[in-house]
Formats: sequence, structure tokens, C-alpha cells
Amino acid sequence: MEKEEAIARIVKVFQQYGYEGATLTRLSKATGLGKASLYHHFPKGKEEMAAAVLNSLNHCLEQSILAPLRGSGEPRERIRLMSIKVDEFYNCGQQSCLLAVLAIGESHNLFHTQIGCALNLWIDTLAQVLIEAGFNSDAARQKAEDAILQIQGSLVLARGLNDTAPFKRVIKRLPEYLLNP
Amino acid sequence: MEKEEAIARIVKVFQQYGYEGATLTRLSKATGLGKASLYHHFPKGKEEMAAAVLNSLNHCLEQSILAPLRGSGEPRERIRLMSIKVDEFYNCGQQSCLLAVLAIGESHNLFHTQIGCALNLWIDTLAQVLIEAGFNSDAARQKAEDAILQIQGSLVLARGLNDTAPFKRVIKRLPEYLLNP
DNA sequence: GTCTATACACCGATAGAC
DNA sequence: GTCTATCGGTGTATAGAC
Repeated sequence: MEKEEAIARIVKVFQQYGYEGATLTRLSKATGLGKASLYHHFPKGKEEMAAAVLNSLNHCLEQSILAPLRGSGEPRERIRLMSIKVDEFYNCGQQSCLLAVLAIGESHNLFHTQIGCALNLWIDTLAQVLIEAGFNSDAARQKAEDAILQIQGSLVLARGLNDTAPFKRVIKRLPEYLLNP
Repeated sequence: MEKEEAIARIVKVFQQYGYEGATLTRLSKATGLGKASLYHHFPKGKEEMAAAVLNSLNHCLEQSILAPLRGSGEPRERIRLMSIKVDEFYNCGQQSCLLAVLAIGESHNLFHTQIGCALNLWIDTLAQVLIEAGFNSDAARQKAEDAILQIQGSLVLARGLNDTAPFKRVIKRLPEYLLNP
């Protein structure tokens, strides 16, 4: 599908500029399509593009992060794999999280349900691994929430300090942090 | 000063909508001033308003968070006080961090230096307290960075999950987290 | 399916009366 | 110091040719 490539480029525009800053002009330049062509693929315009972008993100999250977590190996190995995939997913900390960016401005009202679902799904899936690793339900949920929280915080700091070191540090210690009692 | 009150209202618009979403119409409604009146107070328009908002934030950060950290009491007591002030500062997790919001979109290019300085100042001041508490320089810096990272991450999660619990949890355990070896 | 041309609303910004 | 009125530019969205 060529549409997948277009969506991938649209994702980057929303990530970098946020919902309000992702203008049709920028989206047009990023995809190489004219404005009218964008409306051919996304009849409801920008809102539909953002929805498609969130669907794409859910798909990527599922394929590259959640699927490994639900795998059949040792919990420690699955978490190690997730860390690697998270590192790839955010390009070593150089990219903002779309879920966090779209939680600001008008897009918050439009998509807060889907944003919440995506975050919760990630947390729940990670918590399940921790339960398998021997933690009780509450501790697992809290640790999982904490892991996502640290990933998000490290992305904010990486952007704010213009230095990916905080992200790299969080990713590196993630398996140890999650599995230590 | 009445201008302080106007800036306080402008802050909330930038927090909620981001730089691109903070339109003059919204800023006008929020302050009760006409567009032309806003230009009387901020001749360079929106960019100057955002700069004023960042100055105001730096002032608030200094007064309510950094000053207590530089106080003369026990490190443990100063950090406890900071936690309380951070809780107030972000309205118990209901408000986004302006530094994080302005690090997205065009405002990132305009203000990334000031955003980085503000974050670094906070981290450095906190690290100094930890050094006084007995940590070596590297450990103190890392712990301080981690604390700010967790605060930022908890704000992202609070917004994304529409639940301030993650923020409250981070704030509650902050003193213990920072001072345990 | 893509383009050019265009419609209309809103944006940031300014002029000038009060 | 605030307002109304207005400017040029840009935003989203559409019409219609190819």
C-alpha cells in the first residue's frame, strides 16, 4: 500500500507540530500530494488524517511492542525485547510520542478516548507480563504504569533539554527496574 | 499589577492549546481585552506573549519551588516542601507543564533555549540539595533528573488517561525516592 | 487520482477614533 | 488604554479539468 507510506509521513508532521500546527500545506509538502489529493484519501480532512494516524500508531504499537510482550519466552526476555522495540519506536528518543502530543489542544477533545485506550492497553499488557514474573496484580499494574510514565517523561526531557541521554538511560535500566522486587 | 493577572490568564491558554492553538481570539476572550489592547501590552504580538508567559513561569518556579530548595532547613524538609509546591504548581496534576507544551511545534524553535535553561536550573538546584544530603555529584544529578522526568511523565499520563492518580502517586513518593540511597 | 483554481473563514497584525 | 474596523495572509475545504 502506498497509503501506508503517506500516513507514515503524515505521522511525522503531527508528531513535530501537534494537531493545530499540522497544516494542510505542511501535510501536502510532507506527502508530496496536493491538498485536493489529500481530501481524496481523507474526505473528512485533517480530523480523518489524525484518526488514521492514531490507527496506524495503534497498529505499530500492537505489532512491534505488544506482540513481543505477549510472546511465549521468559518474562525477562520479553521485556528486554520490548525495550529494544521502544527504542526503535521513538528513534532513540529523538521523536515525541504522538499520544502525548495529540493530548494537547483541540485534538485532546477529539481523541482523548482513543489516547486513553492506547495507553491503558500498553500498561495492561506490560502488567500481565509482570504478573507472570511473580508480582501480584496491584504491584504489576503500578510498575507497568511507572514504566510508561518514565518513558513519557524521558521523551519530554529529551525534547526539552535537547539531549536524548535521559531517554537512553530510562530504556537501558527498564528491564532491571521492572523485574527487581 | 493588573498585567500579572492578564499574563496568568494567558498562561492557561498556552497550557491548554499549545503555541499554535493559542489564537488571538482565545487570548482576547481569556483576558477580556480586545486584540488591539493585547498589542498595546505586547507590541510584538503572540511571540512576546509567549515570552512573557515563560518569564512568568520562571518567576513562579523560582519563588515557589527553587527558593524553598535553597532554604536553610534539613534537606528532607526542603524536599518535602518542594513536593507540596509542585503539587500546587500543577494544580494536583490537572494542568500540563508549559515547558513541555511549548517544546512542541514552532515554539520549540523560538524558545528551546529558555526551556532547556529552566529545566536545567530546576534539576541543578534539586541536585544541590541531594549533594548536601550526602550523595555524590553524579548520583545527585541523576536522581534530580529522574525526579523531574517522573513529574513530567506523570503529567503526560494524567492528561492521557484523564486521571490525576499517576501524578499524585509520584508526588507522594518523591521525598522518599530522592533521599533513599 | 492528481492537479489548478478558488471559496470563505480565521489568523496575526495595524490604523485611527475615543 | 481600550475599542471598532480593517488589512494581507493563511487556514480548511471544494469545484472541476485532466
